[in-house]
Amino acid sequence: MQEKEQKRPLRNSKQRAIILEVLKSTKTHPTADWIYEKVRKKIPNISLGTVYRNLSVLKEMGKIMELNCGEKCSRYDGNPENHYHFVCLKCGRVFDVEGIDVNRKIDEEVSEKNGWEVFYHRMEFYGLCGECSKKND
Amino acid sequence: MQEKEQKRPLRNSKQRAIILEVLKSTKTHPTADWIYEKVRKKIPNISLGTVYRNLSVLKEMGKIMELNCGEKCSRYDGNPENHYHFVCLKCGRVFDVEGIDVNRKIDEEVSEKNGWEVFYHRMEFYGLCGECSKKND
DNA sequence: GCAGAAATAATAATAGTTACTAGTTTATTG
DNA sequence: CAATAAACTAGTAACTATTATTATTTCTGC
Repeated sequence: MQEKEQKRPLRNSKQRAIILEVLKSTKTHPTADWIYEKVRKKIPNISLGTVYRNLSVLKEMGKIMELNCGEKCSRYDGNPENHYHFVCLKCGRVFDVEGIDVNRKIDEEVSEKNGWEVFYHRMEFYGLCGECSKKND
Repeated sequence: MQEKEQKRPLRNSKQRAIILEVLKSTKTHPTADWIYEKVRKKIPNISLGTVYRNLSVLKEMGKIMELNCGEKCSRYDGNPENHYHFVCLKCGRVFDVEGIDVNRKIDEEVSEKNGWEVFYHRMEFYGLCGECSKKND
């Protein structure tokens, strides 16, 4: 239903594979620029535009996720399975939430009570991470 | 805890009052630009910068909420009480979710299981609104 | 009324992202 | 293998939302 049609036949792009590999290799949720810098170590003359374009393609392919947690720039997550995130209001880092399953029943509940067709939801928690919590403000 | 100190003594700004009034008067969740256009009908020579600055002040005052639902631009909500939102993937409109209470217990659960200090969370549902659902894609 | 600070309009600057362009690589098909 | 078409690319320009700056105006308490 929400699955997009495959508009273009995709080739096996070496750059795209490396971008995916870099993103999969980190547990952080990096920005496009961070990914660009990392990938540049493997493909020195890659351009930032290529990184953005391939991140967008990978997202369309359903291999990665794009996050918007209240910052001006997007962050990317190499794990396309729906899960929740935590944003530290002090250091700005984004973490995966562990130990809480995605509540799929709530989508139906929201659908029924509001007359919409709900496909999925996102949840982001905000606060202080362990490290930042220790440092007394 | 998360409450910011009042940095500057605020004056009763006419523009700010009208911006708040405009935002409170709609159930939509408008962008800064939409608000600017509306306010311009009452204060023709107001500048967009003033709108942005006052939205930011109103947010600091806790009178409004800023939303980031996966778009490149922010949307604003005249209701500062935490509540959930629904984004229509077709028309892009943002709605308040009715009939679902904010789950405050989950913040504690996330805190305990991950060792963070969680203050609040946000939840956004995605799908098709009633109108867009009727129109067969 | 006056001093000092807040608020303002207009404008410039910034940052993240996207679009464009001309050239390169790759898969495919005859 | 040669020809062709289309995906892909680096480099760069353009765009857009937002923020900062600046010179000026408006409040507000004394």
